Amino acid sequence: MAAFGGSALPEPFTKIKGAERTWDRVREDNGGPDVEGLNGAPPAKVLEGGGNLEFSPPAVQGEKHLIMLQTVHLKEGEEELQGVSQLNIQQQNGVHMVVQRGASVLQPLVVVQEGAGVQQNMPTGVAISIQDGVYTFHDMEVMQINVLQEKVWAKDEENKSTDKSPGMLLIKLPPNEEGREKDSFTGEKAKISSCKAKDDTSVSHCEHKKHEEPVLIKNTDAPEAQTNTQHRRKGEKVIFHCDLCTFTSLRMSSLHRHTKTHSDEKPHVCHICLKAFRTVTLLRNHVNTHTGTRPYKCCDCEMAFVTSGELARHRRYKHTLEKPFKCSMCKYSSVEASKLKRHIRSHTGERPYNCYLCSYASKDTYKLKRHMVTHSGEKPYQCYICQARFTQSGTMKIHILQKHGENVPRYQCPQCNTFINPFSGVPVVTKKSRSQILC
DNA sequence: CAACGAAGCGCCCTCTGCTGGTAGATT
DNA sequence: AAATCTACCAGCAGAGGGCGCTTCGTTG
Repeated sequence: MAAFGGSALPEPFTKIKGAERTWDRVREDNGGPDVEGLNGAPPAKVLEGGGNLEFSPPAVQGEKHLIMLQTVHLKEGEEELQGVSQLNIQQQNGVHMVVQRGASVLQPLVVVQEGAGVQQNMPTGVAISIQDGVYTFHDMEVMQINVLQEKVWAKDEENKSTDKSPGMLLIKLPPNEEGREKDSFTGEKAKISSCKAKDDTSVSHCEHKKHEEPVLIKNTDAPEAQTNTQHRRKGEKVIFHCDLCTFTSLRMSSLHRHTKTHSDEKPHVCHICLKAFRTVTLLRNHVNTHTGTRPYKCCDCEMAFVTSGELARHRRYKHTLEKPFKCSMCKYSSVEASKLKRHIRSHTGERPYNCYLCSYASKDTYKLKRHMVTHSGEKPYQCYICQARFTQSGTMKIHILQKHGENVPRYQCPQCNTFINPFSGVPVVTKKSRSQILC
């Protein structure tokens, strides 16, 4: 990237504890046009503009960048896009492509056309591009909050967005289609692609070319939605969309079913606890939790489940060991897509779950919840032998093995023959009680 | 319309490793 | 007695496994 030339990259700071101070510096330094380099790093360039993503000088094949952006001057119907993404520059059919790093399939995110210039009528944005290895994902997110928002909204006030200066990053955002999900720049769902390159052959592999077909948008309330098939022209796809959320479907029946999720109407009532449900299937599953009925039994073990999907997943975990979700950056594979998504955060450094009391951020909800115990002082786990309390179950387990385990030196009371732990003064755990620990 | 399977979110758990405080041993 | 070393242990976070439950696309 132009901002750094051939300078050696500093050691990236990825450890939370060490980065704490770093974030403070970012907050202090965000006033200028560029973000001051941290820990001796070269400065990050704040780039502004609109249109196609362009690198000047041209991006280098294989060069990796962290890019974060936030849009301004949206056209009607366009949704704000913001976030941080880790991108990789590759060349395909002579055209530089920016692809989402970590996606199982390389999906074109934005087409890079060197020297393409500013595209008119494109939403404009502000972006920061930093060569990979200088800052972590999390650092970028912090900078986004502190730098981009101020700059973007200040620029929004000025309502001047089409000027372009050398070295800027120009970012073209996708139209109002499925690819504009808010998490597209951070999640594995990224399907953003403009596919508006001048050379159509360069994007021939774009999966979303189908979106170029004419599309009719219907909503649930529109009278014509009921009879739309009568008026559909050949080649047109009718998309039914929910008025209350972003849900869309090609089937009217799916939309009807979906709209019930917004309704409080729950006509199916459990006769045992009077809890109400929207559908008969949900009620039946619920009643099964009362009765213990688990119709789907595993043929290889004693486990049984309420739904067939749970059984299928269980069999993948325990019996077939099928792990269809494979990480493109390492050998990790998982049974569930959500596990792969969580795993990928260990590559990207993304930490979406922030503690509101300190600078800690977690990669999943459970770790944040576990972390919050450190603020409350709560010690939920108590040793059943000596009543010592612990913050985590694993810590308690180790305590029991170390303090009350079989190998701990013991002293037998001459009066009652009870074995006493000389350190804790409590009876030593027996083989039976230890098995209870391990259960 | 119901059933099924896939997908997604959430929750909880275990295992693991690092860190810092502390107490006892050693110099 | 003071300084240093060392082992121990609680605290805490990273990573991943497993399951409960709901929603949605598809099909009969």
